[in-house]
Amino acid sequence: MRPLVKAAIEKLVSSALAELSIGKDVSLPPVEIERTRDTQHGHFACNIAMRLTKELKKSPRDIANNLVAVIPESSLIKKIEVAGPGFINFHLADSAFHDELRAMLMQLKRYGESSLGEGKKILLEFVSANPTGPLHVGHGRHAAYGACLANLLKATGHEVHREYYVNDAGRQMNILALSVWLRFLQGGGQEFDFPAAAYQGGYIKEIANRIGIATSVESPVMPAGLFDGLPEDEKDNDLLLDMLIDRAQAALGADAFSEILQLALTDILTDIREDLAEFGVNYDEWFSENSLTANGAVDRALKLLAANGVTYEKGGAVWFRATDYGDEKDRVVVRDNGRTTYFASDIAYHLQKRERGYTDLVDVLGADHHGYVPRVRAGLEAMGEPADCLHVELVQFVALYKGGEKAQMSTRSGEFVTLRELRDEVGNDAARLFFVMRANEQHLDFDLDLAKSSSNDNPVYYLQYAHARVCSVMRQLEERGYEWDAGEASDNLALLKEPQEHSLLLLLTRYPEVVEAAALQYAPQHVVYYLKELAGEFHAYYNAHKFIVDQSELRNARLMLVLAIRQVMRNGLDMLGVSAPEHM
RNA sequence: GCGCCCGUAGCUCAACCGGAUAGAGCACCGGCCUUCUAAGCCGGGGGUUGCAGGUUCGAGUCCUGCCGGGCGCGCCA
Repeated sequence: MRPLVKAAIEKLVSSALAELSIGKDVSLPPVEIERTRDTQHGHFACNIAMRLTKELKKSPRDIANNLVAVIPESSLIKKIEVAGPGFINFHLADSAFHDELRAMLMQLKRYGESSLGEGKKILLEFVSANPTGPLHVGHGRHAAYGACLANLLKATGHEVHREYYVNDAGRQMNILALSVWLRFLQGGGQEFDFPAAAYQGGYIKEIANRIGIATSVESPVMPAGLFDGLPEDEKDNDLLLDMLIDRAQAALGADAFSEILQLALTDILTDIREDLAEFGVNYDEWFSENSLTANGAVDRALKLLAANGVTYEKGGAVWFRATDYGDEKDRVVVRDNGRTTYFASDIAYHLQKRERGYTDLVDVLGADHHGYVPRVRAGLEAMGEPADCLHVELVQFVALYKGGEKAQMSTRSGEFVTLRELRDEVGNDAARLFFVMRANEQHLDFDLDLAKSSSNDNPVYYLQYAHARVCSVMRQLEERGYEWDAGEASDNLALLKEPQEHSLLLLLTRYPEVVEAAALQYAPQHVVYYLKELAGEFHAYYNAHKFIVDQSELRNARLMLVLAIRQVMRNGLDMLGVSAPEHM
């Protein structure tokens, strides 16, 4: 149940070990108390005896029996047994469960919270999608995962700062501005083939339509020779874009080009913020990459690296000796043209996160960024930060299936399915749940047809239904002229004697442990599986027994159990960002 | 070629820092609504955890090597 009970049992075992003077001559493995899978093995089990067989040169069952003989009495515990290969099994007293049940209805929303993470200041960065187009389905998974992780960490006492790193610098911004400008020219009647390498999405045209209103660029005048002498090979797309960007800047002037860039950036970023907010995903800070250059953070980081002697010059560029810190190769931080790289900004960004006082930097990144992790860690280490302050969680791709076929998702091709489209089709609740149902490092197949089709197969309803059903029971109660009596319930919890009631009590008390495990492992899916189990047991209980019975003591006791189930369902769904409706 | 992730029932997936007899859902078959919402419940069959070794009281879980799938290896961001 609450870690407190676990800790109490741990103490009992430790004192038994001390009583037998075990641990004076041999090194003691940590005392671990675990939930049992099957209640015939009690409620909690300890494996310490088996782990001591070698050192003590005795059979595990003998060791266990010796320990059990000296374990102090406790009101929490009904029975202690030695079983199987040498487990010590603890059967808890009913009163321990009843106390916990009362705690659930006392603490309400706060049931499940703990102070596990006290003193930890976590900077959680997630999504950070380039502001070059609307969020797509893959970003939705990052958003749902990050938001849920933040909830879990906060619930376990961590201080959490949610941050979105806005990549508003670099070449991609110029490509964005170029794409918008070219669409502006086309909208003005100019005819040419839109470059395949530029951003294709329909949103580009929409932004282009606003150029005349929102910027000083009034008319779509196409400079002579705009498309002359461009490379034709697809391999040279980068070069082609760079040439077009140069010509656009020359024709418009740097200021006007920048105006278009800002217009596009602002429009897209606004769209992203709204999209996420509607999805229930909120941030404490939107951090601009540009600001790092502007306030000198990049220069400071580079100077620090140089001062630590981990940079050198080669081929006109400045390199960071990442290989000294376990990376595969050294990395360029300043190009031969004098401009700093994205990587330079990023290590400056991470250093600056540490300077802001965060003990742990958690980055949620796409799985395709895994090669990037060692060099950021290397950068932090080279600047004097501990390598283990950085935690990277990789999120695997979402594969969309439409009509049994894999749909393409690419920002440039414009064929992606947006997060907004997905939300419109399946709803926020289903999307939030689906995205965190699977471990983040697992590939996720998202079948749109299934999600769009009748919602029967959708697990979100199974969970919500359990919650709504309890609400319905309470409405019935009122209709029949009864009132729930908390005092009478509390005095009669011993009447909860059905196997399903015991099983539900046991399951309910696991909730805080599930939250802790999910937070520690950055694994929200534990909460989903737990809630499925709870909903399942509740539905079975509902079908097997009446709650609104004539006998008031039993009625109130059962309603207390059912209200606790509703509370835990609500808390769990809230943690996941899924609504808990009262009617369905 | 090197690196990271993943292989569990016909399908999609669980299994809580290594624990006792590997579990659900879907699909298939058969039951339960005059009684708190049938978006629900009850019952049934289904497995050499990709393969081969190793570590130990104990391995789906850890290590090594294969086989298969995904991704990454820019002076892009």
